[in-house]
Amino acid sequence: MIQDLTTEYGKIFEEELINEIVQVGTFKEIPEGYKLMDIGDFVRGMPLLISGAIKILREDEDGDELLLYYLEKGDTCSMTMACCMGDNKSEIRAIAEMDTKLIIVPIQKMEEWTTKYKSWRNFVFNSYHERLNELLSTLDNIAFQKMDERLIGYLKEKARVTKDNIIHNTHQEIAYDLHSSRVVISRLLKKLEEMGKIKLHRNYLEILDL
Amino acid sequence: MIQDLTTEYGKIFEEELINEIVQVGTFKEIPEGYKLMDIGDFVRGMPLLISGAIKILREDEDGDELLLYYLEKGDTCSMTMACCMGDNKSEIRAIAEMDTKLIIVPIQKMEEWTTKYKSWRNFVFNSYHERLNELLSTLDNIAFQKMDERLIGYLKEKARVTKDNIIHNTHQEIAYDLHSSRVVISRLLKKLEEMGKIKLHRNYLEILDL
DNA sequence: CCTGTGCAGTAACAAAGGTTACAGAGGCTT
DNA sequence: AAGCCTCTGTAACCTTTGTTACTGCACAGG
Repeated sequence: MIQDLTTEYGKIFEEELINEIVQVGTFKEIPEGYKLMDIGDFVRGMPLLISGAIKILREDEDGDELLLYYLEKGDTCSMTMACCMGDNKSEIRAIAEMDTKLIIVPIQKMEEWTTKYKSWRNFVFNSYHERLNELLSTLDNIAFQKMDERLIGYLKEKARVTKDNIIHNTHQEIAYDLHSSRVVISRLLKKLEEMGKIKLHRNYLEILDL
Repeated sequence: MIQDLTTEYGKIFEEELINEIVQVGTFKEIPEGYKLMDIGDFVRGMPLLISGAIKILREDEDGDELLLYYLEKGDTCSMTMACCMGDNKSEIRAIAEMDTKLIIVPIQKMEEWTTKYKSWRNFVFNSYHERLNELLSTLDNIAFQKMDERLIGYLKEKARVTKDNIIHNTHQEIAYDLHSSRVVISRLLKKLEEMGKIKLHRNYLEILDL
C-alpha cells in the first residue's frame, strides 16, 4: 500500500502526510462493476484513487440515469467532500468502470489535514476545481450537443479511460449512460458503422477511426 | 462599506479578517445589466456579494447561451476561485440581474487567507460545495426535464431571486437563458396563461400561481 | 397623427429523439 | 438438436422542439 501510494501521491504530498494516510487509510481492491456508493448513502470515507477508474452517475426520481464523469488515478471525489460538509448523503452513484485500487480515508481526517498540510489543502482545492470543470463540460455536452455528437464523445472518453479501443457494452448500457433509448443508440451506432468509424459486434464494438 | 460587510459577513468571519477585507477590498455598486465578467476574461479579483444578484451564464462556440445559476448575498463565485488556480481565464459570463453591491478582493489574498483564517477556509469550501450542488441541479433540469417544466422552474427561481412576481423580460430574453427559441417560449407561456398560472404583457409577465 | 421598430401571436413545416412492435441472430443450456 | 434468452436491426409512428414566415399591435419619436 505504501508503495502504491508513494508512486501516485509521493510527488504532491509531504512524507508526514503520506505516513498519516497509511496509518488511518484502508486499502481496497474493487472489481469492475462494483457499486461503491449510491444516491442517498451516507458518506463515511473519502476515496483516493491509485489505479483504475470509477464512473460517477446521476439519477432522477424516475430512475433515469446520466453519466457525469470518470474518476481516474490521482483523483478523489469532491462530491464526497461536499457531502461531508452538508447533510452528508451522497448525491451521486459511483461504480467501478474497471478493476480499481484505492485508499479510503475517514472523513474526520479531511478537516484536520486541511488545517495541517498545505499540500492536502491544495489537493482538495484542485480536486474541487477539476470536478467543477468536469461538470461544466458535461453540461456543455448535454445542453449544446446533439445525440450523435454526444455518442461520439462518449465512445472516445470511454476508450481513453479504459485504454481500450474495444467498448465492452451493449447498446442498452450505452443508452443508460447517455440517458437515451436503446433504439436511438442502435440507429446512431449503425450510422457510425456505415461511415467506417466503428465496427459493431454482439456485446461489444470496435473503434476504428473517430 | 464596513457596515455592509459586517452585516452580511460579521457572523462567519473573524474581526481580524473583516479588517483585512476592508483594507484590501474594493467596494462596488453595480447597476442592473452590467457585465462583470465575460468568457475568456482574465480573473483579477474575487467578488463577495453584499446585496443584489448576479446571473452566471455559459456559452458555447456558436454563441448559444445558457443560464447556470444566480449568485446572491453572502455568495462568492467558485468559478473565479477555480480560475485562480488554473489558467485563470473565466469559463463563464456574469451579469448583474439587479442593482448589486459587492466587494472585490484581490486573488493573491485568497491563498494567503486560506492558510491564515479557518473561517475563510470554511467559507471557500462551502462556496465550492454550493456551486457544485447548483451545477448538479442545473444539470438535472436540462437532462431530465422538458422545456415546459424548465420554463416554470426558471420563472419561479427568477421571482425568488428578484423578490418580484413580475418578470421583466421579453420572450426572446427568456429563450436565451433557457437556450431555446422565442417561438417555443411564446407557445409555452401562452399555455401557462391559458392555465391561469401567469398573465402576459408586453415586455413583462405576472406570476399568478405557479 | 403618422410611422418605424421591436414584441408577441400563430400557422405550417422540419428535424431530432423517443416509443412500440416485431423479426432474426447469436450463444447458452438441456 | 431444440429451446430459450438476450442482443441487435428495422419500420412505423408520435411528441417535442426548433425554424421560417407572416401578421398585428404597442409605443416612441418625429
